[in-house]
Amino acid sequence: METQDADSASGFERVFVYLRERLLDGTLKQGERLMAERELALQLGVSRPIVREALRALHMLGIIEIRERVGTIVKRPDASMLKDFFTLALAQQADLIDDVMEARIAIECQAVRLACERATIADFERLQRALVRIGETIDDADAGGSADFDFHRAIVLASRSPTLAVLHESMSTLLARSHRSRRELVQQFSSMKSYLIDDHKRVFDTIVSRDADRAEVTLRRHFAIGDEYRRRAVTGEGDRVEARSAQGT
Amino acid sequence: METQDADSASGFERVFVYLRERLLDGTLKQGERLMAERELALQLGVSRPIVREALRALHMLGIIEIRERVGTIVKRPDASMLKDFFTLALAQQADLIDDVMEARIAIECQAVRLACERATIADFERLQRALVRIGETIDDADAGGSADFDFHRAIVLASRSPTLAVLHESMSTLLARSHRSRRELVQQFSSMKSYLIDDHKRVFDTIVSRDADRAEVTLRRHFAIGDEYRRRAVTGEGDRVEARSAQGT
DNA sequence: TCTTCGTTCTGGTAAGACCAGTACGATGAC
DNA sequence: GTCATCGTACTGGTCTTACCAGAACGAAGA
Repeated sequence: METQDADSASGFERVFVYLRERLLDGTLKQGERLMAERELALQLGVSRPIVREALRALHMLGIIEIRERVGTIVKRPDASMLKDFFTLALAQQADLIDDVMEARIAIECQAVRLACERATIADFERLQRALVRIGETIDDADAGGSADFDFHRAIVLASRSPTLAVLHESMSTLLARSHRSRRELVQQFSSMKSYLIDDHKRVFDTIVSRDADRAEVTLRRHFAIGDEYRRRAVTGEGDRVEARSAQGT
Repeated sequence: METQDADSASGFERVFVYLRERLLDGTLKQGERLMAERELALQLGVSRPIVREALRALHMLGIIEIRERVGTIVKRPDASMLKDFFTLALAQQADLIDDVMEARIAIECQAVRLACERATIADFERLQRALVRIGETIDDADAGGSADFDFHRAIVLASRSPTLAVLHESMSTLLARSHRSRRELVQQFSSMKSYLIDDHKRVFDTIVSRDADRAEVTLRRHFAIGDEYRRRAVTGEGDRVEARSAQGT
Protein backbone atom coordinates (compact mmCIF):
# COMPACT_ATOMS: atom_id res chain seq x y z
CA MET A 1 0.00 0.00 0.00
CA GLU A 2 2.97 2.24 0.07
CA THR A 3 5.19 1.67 -2.88
CA GLN A 4 3.10 0.42 -5.76
CA ASP A 5 3.20 3.91 -7.21
CA ALA A 6 6.93 3.61 -7.62
CA ASP A 7 6.45 1.35 -10.56
CA SER A 8 8.33 1.22 -13.83
CA ALA A 9 11.76 0.96 -12.27
CA SER A 10 13.27 -2.31 -11.23
CA GLY A 11 13.27 -3.27 -7.61
CA PHE A 12 16.92 -2.57 -7.21
CA GLU A 13 16.57 0.78 -8.88
CA ARG A 14 13.70 1.68 -6.60
CA VAL A 15 15.65 0.93 -3.46
CA PHE A 16 18.81 2.56 -4.72
CA VAL A 17 17.04 5.71 -5.81
CA TYR A 18 15.06 5.82 -2.60
CA LEU A 19 18.18 5.66 -0.49
CA ARG A 20 20.03 8.09 -2.70
CA GLU A 21 17.25 10.60 -2.40
CA ARG A 22 17.24 10.21 1.35
CA LEU A 23 20.95 10.83 1.38
CA LEU A 24 20.69 13.80 -0.90
CA ASP A 25 17.83 15.55 0.80
CA GLY A 26 19.45 15.22 4.17
CA THR A 27 16.94 12.82 5.65
CA LEU A 28 19.85 10.50 6.20
CA LYS A 29 22.81 12.23 7.67
CA GLN A 30 26.31 11.11 8.35
CA GLY A 31 26.60 8.80 11.30
CA GLU A 32 22.94 7.94 11.30
CA ARG A 33 21.73 4.40 11.08
CA LEU A 34 19.24 3.55 8.43
CA MET A 35 16.40 1.13 8.62
CA ALA A 36 17.09 -2.53 9.08
CA GLU A 37 17.21 -4.46 5.85
CA ARG A 38 14.01 -6.30 6.64
CA GLU A 39 12.15 -3.13 7.41
CA LEU A 40 13.49 -1.44 4.31
CA ALA A 41 12.40 -4.36 2.20
CA LEU A 42 8.96 -4.31 3.71
CA GLN A 43 8.57 -0.59 3.31
CA LEU A 44 9.70 -0.52 -0.30
CA GLY A 45 7.85 -3.67 -1.20
CA VAL A 46 10.89 -5.60 -2.32
CA SER A 47 12.67 -8.62 -1.03
CA ARG A 48 15.63 -8.45 1.27
CA PRO A 49 18.17 -9.70 -1.27
CA ILE A 50 17.25 -6.77 -3.46
CA VAL A 51 17.70 -4.38 -0.58
CA ARG A 52 21.05 -5.94 0.07
CA GLU A 53 22.08 -5.41 -3.53
CA ALA A 54 21.28 -1.73 -3.22
CA LEU A 55 23.09 -1.45 0.09
CA ARG A 56 26.08 -3.20 -1.37
CA ALA A 57 26.05 -0.76 -4.24
CA LEU A 58 26.04 2.22 -1.89
CA HIS A 59 28.73 0.54 0.11
CA MET A 60 30.89 0.32 -3.00
CA LEU A 61 30.34 4.01 -3.51
CA GLY A 62 31.85 4.56 -0.10
CA ILE A 63 28.73 6.22 1.23
CA ILE A 64 27.52 3.73 3.78
CA GLU A 65 29.10 1.23 6.08
CA ILE A 66 27.52 -2.13 6.72
CA ARG A 67 28.31 -3.43 10.15
CA GLU A 68 27.56 -7.03 10.62
CA ARG A 69 24.85 -7.68 13.14
CA VAL A 70 24.76 -4.02 14.05
CA GLY A 71 23.26 -2.11 11.22
CA THR A 72 23.96 0.08 8.27
CA ILE A 73 25.17 3.58 8.92
CA VAL A 74 25.91 6.57 6.76
CA LYS A 75 29.59 7.22 6.90
CA ARG A 76 31.91 9.93 5.78
CA PRO A 77 32.20 9.55 2.02
CA ASP A 78 35.27 7.61 1.08
CA ALA A 79 36.48 7.26 -2.47
CA SER A 80 38.75 4.36 -1.77
CA MET A 81 36.80 2.34 -4.28
CA LEU A 82 38.62 4.36 -6.88
CA LYS A 83 41.63 2.28 -6.08
CA ASP A 84 39.81 -0.85 -7.14
CA PHE A 85 38.52 0.94 -10.16
CA PHE A 86 41.87 2.15 -11.38
CA THR A 87 43.45 -1.21 -10.75
CA LEU A 88 40.75 -3.07 -12.61
CA ALA A 89 40.48 -0.49 -15.32
CA LEU A 90 44.19 -0.68 -15.91
CA ALA A 91 44.03 -4.43 -16.21
CA GLN A 92 41.48 -4.05 -18.96
CA GLN A 93 43.19 -1.17 -20.67
CA ALA A 94 46.89 -1.35 -20.16
CA ASP A 95 47.49 1.72 -22.26
CA LEU A 96 45.68 3.70 -19.63
CA ILE A 97 48.74 4.05 -17.46
CA ASP A 98 50.25 7.02 -19.22
CA ASP A 99 46.89 8.63 -19.13
CA VAL A 100 46.54 8.09 -15.42
CA MET A 101 50.02 9.47 -14.92
CA GLU A 102 48.91 12.66 -16.58
CA ALA A 103 46.03 12.89 -14.20
CA ARG A 104 48.43 12.33 -11.37
CA ILE A 105 50.53 15.23 -12.56
CA ALA A 106 47.39 17.33 -12.64
CA ILE A 107 46.64 16.44 -9.05
CA GLU A 108 50.12 17.03 -7.77
CA CYS A 109 50.68 20.30 -9.56
CA GLN A 110 47.52 21.70 -8.08
CA ALA A 111 48.41 20.19 -4.74
CA VAL A 112 51.84 21.76 -4.67
CA ARG A 113 50.26 25.14 -5.27
CA LEU A 114 47.82 24.71 -2.44
CA ALA A 115 50.59 23.32 -0.30
CA CYS A 116 52.45 26.56 -0.73
CA GLU A 117 49.52 28.35 0.82
CA ARG A 118 48.47 25.90 3.45
CA ALA A 119 51.31 23.64 4.45
CA THR A 120 51.84 23.46 8.17
CA ILE A 121 54.96 22.71 10.12
CA ALA A 122 53.80 19.12 10.33
CA ASP A 123 53.58 18.99 6.56
CA PHE A 124 57.06 20.38 6.20
CA GLU A 125 58.32 17.81 8.62
CA ARG A 126 56.68 15.00 6.73
CA LEU A 127 58.16 16.26 3.49
CA GLN A 128 61.53 16.56 5.18
CA ARG A 129 61.35 13.03 6.48
CA ALA A 130 60.45 11.70 3.04
CA LEU A 131 63.33 13.66 1.62
CA VAL A 132 65.75 12.13 4.05
CA ARG A 133 64.46 8.68 3.26
CA ILE A 134 64.93 9.28 -0.44
CA GLY A 135 68.57 10.00 0.28
CA GLU A 136 68.95 6.98 2.50
CA THR A 137 67.33 4.54 0.12
CA ILE A 138 68.87 5.84 -3.06
CA ASP A 139 70.41 2.48 -3.90
CA ASP A 140 67.37 0.39 -3.10
CA ALA A 141 64.78 0.21 -5.82
CA ASP A 142 62.04 -1.00 -3.51
CA ALA A 143 62.56 1.23 -0.53
CA GLY A 144 63.57 4.06 -2.79
CA GLY A 145 60.41 3.87 -4.82
CA SER A 146 58.44 3.81 -1.63
CA ALA A 147 60.27 6.86 -0.31
CA ASP A 148 59.76 8.68 -3.56
CA PHE A 149 56.10 7.90 -3.44
CA ASP A 150 55.87 9.07 0.15
CA PHE A 151 57.37 12.39 -0.77
CA HIS A 152 54.82 12.96 -3.48
CA ARG A 153 52.05 11.88 -1.21
CA ALA A 154 53.31 14.30 1.37
CA ILE A 155 52.91 17.07 -1.17
CA VAL A 156 49.30 16.14 -1.71
CA LEU A 157 48.66 15.88 2.00
CA ALA A 158 50.21 19.30 2.45
CA SER A 159 47.61 20.69 0.08
CA ARG A 160 45.07 19.99 2.80
CA SER A 161 42.59 18.99 0.15
CA PRO A 162 40.64 15.81 0.84
CA THR A 163 39.51 15.50 -2.75
CA LEU A 164 42.98 15.79 -4.19
CA ALA A 165 44.22 13.40 -1.55
CA VAL A 166 41.63 10.81 -2.35
CA LEU A 167 42.20 11.05 -6.08
CA HIS A 168 45.91 10.75 -5.59
CA GLU A 169 45.47 7.86 -3.25
CA SER A 170 43.28 6.10 -5.80
CA MET A 171 46.10 6.11 -8.24
CA SER A 172 48.59 5.01 -5.64
CA THR A 173 48.67 1.41 -6.72
CA LEU A 174 49.68 2.41 -10.18
CA LEU A 175 51.93 5.20 -8.99
CA ALA A 176 53.78 2.97 -6.60
CA ARG A 177 54.50 0.49 -9.31
CA SER A 178 55.62 3.23 -11.64
CA HIS A 179 57.87 4.79 -9.02
CA ARG A 180 59.49 1.50 -8.42
CA SER A 181 60.16 0.71 -12.05
CA ARG A 182 61.56 4.16 -12.51
CA ARG A 183 63.89 3.51 -9.64
CA GLU A 184 65.34 0.56 -11.43
CA LEU A 185 66.73 3.01 -13.93
CA VAL A 186 69.10 4.22 -11.26
CA GLN A 187 71.30 1.30 -12.22
CA GLN A 188 71.31 2.53 -15.76
CA PHE A 189 71.85 6.21 -15.26
CA SER A 190 74.31 7.15 -12.60
CA SER A 191 73.23 10.79 -12.70
CA MET A 192 69.82 9.75 -11.57
CA LYS A 193 70.93 9.59 -7.98
CA SER A 194 71.69 13.27 -7.83
CA TYR A 195 68.57 13.99 -9.84
CA LEU A 196 66.41 12.11 -7.40
CA ILE A 197 67.93 13.78 -4.39
CA ASP A 198 68.49 17.29 -5.66
CA ASP A 199 65.30 17.63 -7.59
CA HIS A 200 63.09 16.53 -4.74
CA LYS A 201 65.00 18.89 -2.53
CA ARG A 202 64.33 21.70 -4.96
CA VAL A 203 60.63 20.96 -4.92
CA PHE A 204 60.69 20.93 -1.16
CA ASP A 205 62.49 24.27 -1.06
CA THR A 206 59.96 25.95 -3.30
CA ILE A 207 57.14 24.74 -1.11
CA VAL A 208 58.91 26.09 1.94
CA SER A 209 59.37 29.39 0.16
CA ARG A 210 55.62 29.34 -0.47
CA ASP A 211 55.99 30.45 -4.05
CA ALA A 212 53.16 28.64 -5.80
CA ASP A 213 54.14 29.52 -9.32
CA ARG A 214 57.71 28.47 -8.91
CA ALA A 215 56.66 25.36 -7.04
CA GLU A 216 54.51 24.20 -9.89
CA VAL A 217 57.17 24.92 -12.46
CA THR A 218 59.72 23.06 -10.42
CA LEU A 219 57.46 20.09 -9.95
CA ARG A 220 56.58 19.98 -13.63
CA ARG A 221 60.22 20.04 -14.50
CA HIS A 222 60.77 17.26 -12.01
CA PHE A 223 58.22 15.13 -13.82
CA ALA A 224 59.63 16.08 -17.18
CA ILE A 225 63.12 15.01 -16.20
CA GLY A 226 61.85 11.73 -14.87
CA ASP A 227 60.01 11.18 -18.11
CA GLU A 228 63.16 12.00 -19.99
CA TYR A 229 65.06 9.31 -18.17
CA ARG A 230 62.35 6.83 -18.91
CA ARG A 231 62.29 7.85 -22.55
CA ARG A 232 66.00 7.38 -22.82
CA ALA A 233 65.76 3.98 -21.20
CA VAL A 234 63.15 2.94 -23.72
CA THR A 235 65.08 4.24 -26.66
CA GLY A 236 68.07 2.36 -25.38
CA GLU A 237 70.33 5.24 -24.54
CA GLY A 238 72.35 4.24 -21.54
CA ASP A 239 75.34 5.27 -19.54
CA ARG A 240 77.17 6.64 -22.50
CA VAL A 241 74.75 9.47 -22.99
CA GLU A 242 74.68 9.64 -19.27
CA ALA A 243 78.10 11.14 -18.85
CA ARG A 244 77.30 14.00 -21.17
CA SER A 245 73.95 14.75 -19.62
CA ALA A 246 75.48 14.71 -16.18
CA GLN A 247 77.72 17.62 -16.91
CA GLY A 248 75.04 19.23 -19.04
CA THR A 249 72.82 19.47 -16.01
CA MET B 1 30.64 -29.92 1.57
CA GLU B 2 31.30 -26.95 -0.56
CA THR B 3 32.25 -23.91 1.44
CA GLN B 4 34.28 -24.96 4.42
CA ASP B 5 37.47 -24.94 2.39
CA ALA B 6 37.04 -21.37 1.32
CA ASP B 7 37.78 -20.18 4.79
CA SER B 8 38.00 -16.87 6.54
CA ALA B 9 36.44 -14.59 3.99
CA SER B 10 32.74 -13.99 3.71
CA GLY B 11 30.84 -15.34 0.80
CA PHE B 12 30.56 -12.00 -0.84
CA GLU B 13 34.25 -11.36 -0.43
CA ARG B 14 35.06 -14.71 -1.94
CA VAL B 15 33.02 -14.07 -5.04
CA PHE B 16 34.20 -10.51 -5.39
CA VAL B 17 37.85 -11.42 -5.01
CA TYR B 18 37.45 -14.37 -7.32
CA LEU B 19 36.02 -12.19 -10.06
CA ARG B 20 38.52 -9.44 -9.44
CA GLU B 21 41.40 -11.85 -9.80
CA ARG B 22 39.94 -13.18 -13.00
CA LEU B 23 39.69 -9.66 -14.29
CA LEU B 24 43.19 -8.77 -13.19
CA ASP B 25 44.97 -11.83 -14.50
CA GLY B 26 43.32 -11.51 -17.87
CA THR B 27 41.22 -14.63 -17.64
CA LEU B 28 38.26 -12.38 -18.17
CA LYS B 29 38.80 -9.93 -20.92
CA GLN B 30 36.80 -7.03 -22.16
CA GLY B 31 33.72 -8.05 -24.10
CA GLU B 32 33.72 -11.55 -22.72
CA ARG B 33 30.74 -13.02 -20.99
CA LEU B 34 31.24 -14.52 -17.62
CA MET B 35 29.54 -17.51 -16.11
CA ALA B 36 25.85 -17.45 -15.46
CA GLU B 37 24.96 -16.44 -11.93
CA ARG B 38 23.73 -19.91 -11.07
CA GLU B 39 26.86 -21.56 -12.32
CA LEU B 40 29.04 -19.04 -10.53
CA ALA B 41 27.16 -19.67 -7.31
CA LEU B 42 27.51 -23.38 -7.67
CA GLN B 43 31.20 -23.21 -8.50
CA LEU B 44 32.04 -20.91 -5.63
CA GLY B 45 29.75 -22.66 -3.22
CA VAL B 46 27.63 -19.66 -2.40
CA SER B 47 24.05 -18.76 -2.99
CA ARG B 48 22.90 -16.79 -5.95
CA PRO B 49 21.94 -13.65 -4.03
CA ILE B 50 25.53 -13.45 -2.85
CA VAL B 51 26.79 -13.76 -6.38
CA ARG B 52 24.41 -11.05 -7.39
CA GLU B 53 25.74 -8.77 -4.66
CA ALA B 54 29.24 -9.21 -5.97
CA LEU B 55 28.15 -8.65 -9.54
CA ARG B 56 26.28 -5.54 -8.48
CA ALA B 57 29.40 -4.30 -6.76
CA LEU B 58 31.50 -4.77 -9.87
CA HIS B 59 28.78 -3.16 -11.85
CA MET B 60 28.98 -0.10 -9.61
CA LEU B 61 32.69 -0.02 -10.27
CA GLY B 62 31.89 0.29 -13.93
CA ILE B 63 33.74 -2.88 -14.81
CA ILE B 64 30.96 -5.17 -15.92
CA GLU B 65 27.63 -4.78 -17.57
CA ILE B 66 24.66 -6.86 -16.56
CA ARG B 67 22.27 -7.45 -19.41
CA GLU B 68 18.94 -8.76 -18.37
CA ARG B 69 18.23 -12.23 -19.63
CA VAL B 70 21.40 -12.20 -21.67
CA GLY B 71 24.31 -12.40 -19.34
CA THR B 72 27.05 -10.44 -17.65
CA ILE B 73 29.86 -9.15 -19.79
CA VAL B 74 33.11 -7.36 -19.08
CA LYS B 75 32.90 -3.90 -20.48
CA ARG B 76 35.25 -1.03 -21.04
CA PRO B 77 35.89 0.48 -17.62
CA ASP B 78 33.70 3.45 -17.01
CA ALA B 79 34.10 5.74 -14.04
CA SER B 80 30.69 7.28 -14.32
CA MET B 81 29.96 6.06 -10.84
CA LEU B 82 32.16 8.89 -9.67
CA LYS B 83 29.32 11.16 -10.55
CA ASP B 84 27.10 9.44 -8.03
CA PHE B 85 29.91 9.48 -5.56
CA PHE B 86 30.65 13.16 -5.78
CA THR B 87 26.99 14.02 -5.69
CA LEU B 88 26.36 11.93 -2.62
CA ALA B 89 29.61 12.89 -0.97
CA LEU B 90 28.78 16.52 -1.40
CA ALA B 91 25.39 16.05 0.16
CA GLN B 92 27.06 14.62 3.22
CA GLN B 93 29.82 17.17 3.36
CA ALA B 94 28.61 20.43 1.95
CA ASP B 95 31.91 22.08 2.68
CA LEU B 96 33.46 19.78 0.17
CA ILE B 97 32.41 21.87 -2.77
CA ASP B 98 35.32 24.28 -2.61
CA ASP B 99 37.58 21.32 -2.33
CA VAL B 100 36.09 19.67 -5.36
CA MET B 101 36.40 22.93 -7.22
CA GLU B 102 40.09 22.90 -6.52
CA ALA B 103 40.34 19.42 -7.93
CA ARG B 104 38.45 20.61 -10.94
CA ILE B 105 40.97 23.38 -11.43
CA ALA B 106 43.70 20.79 -11.20
CA ILE B 107 42.07 18.72 -13.92
CA GLU B 108 41.42 21.62 -16.23
CA CYS B 109 44.83 23.20 -15.87
CA GLN B 110 46.48 19.96 -16.82
CA ALA B 111 43.92 19.46 -19.56
CA VAL B 112 44.55 22.84 -21.08
CA ARG B 113 48.25 22.06 -21.23
CA LEU B 114 47.67 18.77 -22.97
CA ALA B 115 45.11 20.43 -25.19
CA CYS B 116 47.80 22.77 -26.40
CA GLU B 117 49.74 19.77 -27.58
CA ARG B 118 46.99 17.58 -28.84
CA ALA B 119 43.93 19.56 -29.78
CA THR B 120 42.62 18.78 -33.22
CA ILE B 121 40.63 20.94 -35.58
CA ALA B 122 37.51 19.26 -34.25
CA ASP B 123 38.48 20.31 -30.74
CA PHE B 124 39.04 23.88 -31.83
CA GLU B 125 35.66 23.86 -33.50
CA ARG B 126 33.98 22.55 -30.40
CA LEU B 127 35.67 25.20 -28.31
CA GLN B 128 34.70 27.82 -30.86
CA ARG B 129 31.08 26.71 -30.80
CA ALA B 130 31.00 26.85 -27.01
CA LEU B 131 32.53 30.28 -27.17
CA VAL B 132 29.82 31.49 -29.51
CA ARG B 133 27.15 30.06 -27.28
CA ILE B 134 28.61 31.83 -24.28
CA GLY B 135 28.20 35.08 -26.15
CA GLU B 136 24.69 34.26 -27.26
CA THR B 137 23.46 33.20 -23.86
CA ILE B 138 25.16 35.88 -21.84
CA ASP B 139 21.88 37.12 -20.38
CA ASP B 140 20.44 33.73 -19.56
CA ALA B 141 21.65 32.19 -16.34
CA ASP B 142 20.57 28.67 -17.28
CA ALA B 143 21.70 28.50 -20.86
CA GLY B 144 24.72 30.61 -20.03
CA GLY B 145 25.83 28.31 -17.28
CA SER B 146 25.43 25.41 -19.60
CA ALA B 147 27.45 27.11 -22.33
CA ASP B 148 30.14 27.98 -19.86
CA PHE B 149 30.30 24.41 -18.72
CA ASP B 150 30.44 23.17 -22.28
CA PHE B 151 33.43 25.36 -22.95
CA HIS B 152 35.32 23.97 -20.02
CA ARG B 153 34.36 20.46 -20.94
CA ALA B 154 35.60 21.14 -24.44
CA ILE B 155 38.97 22.01 -22.96
CA VAL B 156 39.13 18.69 -21.17
CA LEU B 157 38.02 16.81 -24.25
CA ALA B 158 40.71 18.57 -26.23
CA SER B 159 43.28 17.15 -23.83
CA ARG B 160 42.47 13.76 -25.35
CA SER B 161 42.88 12.21 -21.95
CA PRO B 162 40.19 9.70 -20.98
CA THR B 163 41.15 9.84 -17.33
CA LEU B 164 41.00 13.59 -17.09
CA ALA B 165 37.76 13.53 -19.01
CA VAL B 166 36.19 11.02 -16.70
CA LEU B 167 37.30 12.85 -13.58
CA HIS B 168 36.00 16.10 -14.94
CA GLU B 169 32.77 14.50 -15.95
CA SER B 170 32.37 13.08 -12.46
CA MET B 171 32.38 16.53 -11.04
CA SER B 172 30.04 17.79 -13.70
CA THR B 173 26.96 17.75 -11.57
CA LEU B 174 28.60 19.99 -9.04
CA LEU B 175 30.32 22.10 -11.67
CA ALA B 176 27.13 22.65 -13.59
CA ARG B 177 25.39 23.88 -10.49
CA SER B 178 28.29 26.10 -9.62
CA HIS B 179 28.48 27.53 -13.11
CA ARG B 180 24.84 28.33 -12.99
CA SER B 181 24.92 30.05 -9.64
CA ARG B 182 27.92 32.02 -10.75
CA ARG B 183 25.97 33.14 -13.75
CA GLU B 184 23.36 34.66 -11.55
CA LEU B 185 25.97 37.12 -10.45
CA VAL B 186 25.79 38.62 -13.92
CA GLN B 187 22.78 40.55 -12.68
CA GLN B 188 24.87 41.92 -9.90
CA PHE B 189 28.05 42.78 -11.73
CA SER B 190 27.61 44.32 -15.13
CA SER B 191 31.27 43.90 -15.93
CA MET B 192 30.86 40.17 -15.70
CA LYS B 193 29.50 39.99 -19.20
CA SER B 194 32.68 41.19 -20.77
CA TYR B 195 34.65 39.08 -18.35
CA LEU B 196 32.78 35.96 -19.33
CA ILE B 197 33.12 36.60 -23.01
CA ASP B 198 36.60 38.04 -23.21
CA ASP B 199 38.23 35.76 -20.72
CA HIS B 200 36.96 32.60 -22.32
CA LYS B 201 38.10 33.97 -25.62
CA ARG B 202 41.54 34.58 -24.19
CA VAL B 203 41.74 31.01 -22.97
CA PHE B 204 40.67 29.80 -26.37
CA ASP B 205 43.32 31.90 -28.08
CA THR B 206 46.11 30.56 -25.92
CA ILE B 207 45.06 27.02 -26.74
CA VAL B 208 45.06 27.83 -30.41
CA SER B 209 48.50 29.33 -30.06
CA ARG B 210 49.53 26.04 -28.44
CA ASP B 211 51.47 27.74 -25.69
CA ALA B 212 50.94 25.44 -22.73
CA ASP B 213 52.49 27.66 -20.11
CA ARG B 214 50.52 30.71 -21.11
CA ALA B 215 47.38 28.66 -21.47
CA GLU B 216 47.61 27.45 -17.92
CA VAL B 217 48.34 30.90 -16.56
CA THR B 218 45.42 32.32 -18.49
CA LEU B 219 43.08 29.63 -17.30
CA ARG B 220 44.20 30.05 -13.70
CA ARG B 221 43.59 33.74 -13.93
CA HIS B 222 40.20 32.99 -15.38
CA PHE B 223 39.33 30.93 -12.35
CA ALA B 224 40.77 33.51 -10.01
CA ILE B 225 38.66 36.27 -11.48
CA GLY B 226 35.56 34.15 -11.23
CA ASP B 227 36.38 33.47 -7.62
CA GLU B 228 36.86 37.13 -7.04
CA TYR B 229 33.38 37.89 -8.31
CA ARG B 230 31.95 35.24 -6.07
CA ARG B 231 33.90 36.55 -3.12
CA ARG B 232 32.59 40.03 -3.70
CA ALA B 233 29.07 38.73 -3.97
CA VAL B 234 29.43 36.97 -0.64
CA THR B 235 30.93 39.96 1.09
CA GLY B 236 28.07 41.99 -0.23
CA GLU B 237 29.91 44.29 -2.54
CA GLY B 238 27.61 44.94 -5.44
CA ASP B 239 27.15 47.25 -8.34
CA ARG B 240 28.64 50.19 -6.53
CA VAL B 241 32.04 48.62 -6.39
CA GLU B 242 31.32 47.36 -9.81
CA ALA B 243 31.63 50.71 -11.50
CA ARG B 244 35.06 51.24 -10.06
CA SER B 245 36.28 47.77 -10.85
CA ALA B 246 34.97 48.05 -14.37
CA GLN B 247 37.23 50.94 -15.16
CA GLY B 248 39.94 49.44 -13.05
CA THR B 249 40.03 46.45 -15.31
C1' DT C 1 25.14 -0.33 42.03
C1' DC C 2 27.22 -3.61 39.31
C1' DT C 3 27.20 -7.92 37.06
C1' DT C 4 25.01 -11.43 34.47
C1' DC C 5 21.98 -13.44 31.49
C1' DG C 6 18.70 -13.90 27.95
C1' DT C 7 15.60 -12.07 24.57
C1' DT C 8 15.45 -9.49 20.51
C1' DC C 9 17.25 -7.45 16.59
C1' DT C 10 20.68 -7.32 12.92
C1' DG C 11 23.26 -8.59 9.09
C1' DG C 12 25.03 -13.02 6.39
C1' DT C 13 23.64 -16.72 3.86
C1' DA C 14 21.19 -20.74 1.80
C1' DA C 15 17.78 -22.97 -1.04
C1' DG C 16 14.06 -23.21 -3.97
C1' DA C 17 10.88 -21.29 -6.98
C1' DC C 18 8.62 -18.41 -10.56
C1' DC C 19 8.63 -14.88 -14.24
C1' DA C 20 9.76 -12.96 -18.59
C1' DG C 21 12.46 -12.24 -22.27
C1' DT C 22 16.60 -14.06 -25.17
C1' DA C 23 19.20 -17.23 -27.98
C1' DC C 24 19.27 -20.76 -30.84
C1' DG C 25 18.43 -24.99 -32.77
C1' DA C 26 14.70 -27.84 -34.64
C1' DT C 27 10.81 -28.04 -37.33
C1' DG C 28 7.94 -26.99 -40.91
C1' DA C 29 6.46 -24.39 -45.10
C1' DC C 30 7.81 -22.79 -49.46
C1' DG D 1 17.64 -26.26 -50.21
C1' DT D 2 16.21 -21.98 -48.09
C1' DC D 3 13.85 -19.40 -45.05
C1' DA D 4 10.46 -18.36 -41.61
C1' DT D 5 8.42 -20.09 -37.44
C1' DC D 6 8.24 -22.14 -33.18
C1' DG D 7 9.88 -24.37 -28.85
C1' DT D 8 12.76 -24.99 -25.44
C1' DA D 9 16.60 -24.23 -22.63
C1' DC D 10 18.94 -20.64 -20.45
C1' DT D 11 19.50 -16.07 -18.26
C1' DG D 12 18.87 -12.41 -15.22
C1' DG D 13 15.25 -10.33 -11.80
C1' DT D 14 12.77 -11.18 -7.92
C1' DC D 15 10.29 -13.25 -3.95
C1' DT D 16 9.91 -16.27 0.03
C1' DT D 17 11.20 -18.75 3.85
C1' DA D 18 14.45 -20.11 7.00
C1' DC D 19 18.51 -20.50 9.93
C1' DC D 20 22.86 -18.77 12.02
C1' DA D 21 25.74 -16.02 15.02
C1' DG D 22 26.99 -12.02 17.13
C1' DA D 23 25.51 -7.33 19.05
C1' DA D 24 22.50 -4.57 21.79
C1' DC D 25 19.94 -3.76 25.58
C1' DG D 26 17.04 -4.32 29.28
C1' DA D 27 15.72 -7.31 33.13
C1' DA D 28 16.94 -10.05 36.87
C1' DG D 29 20.06 -11.25 40.34
C1' DA D 30 24.33 -10.55 43.27
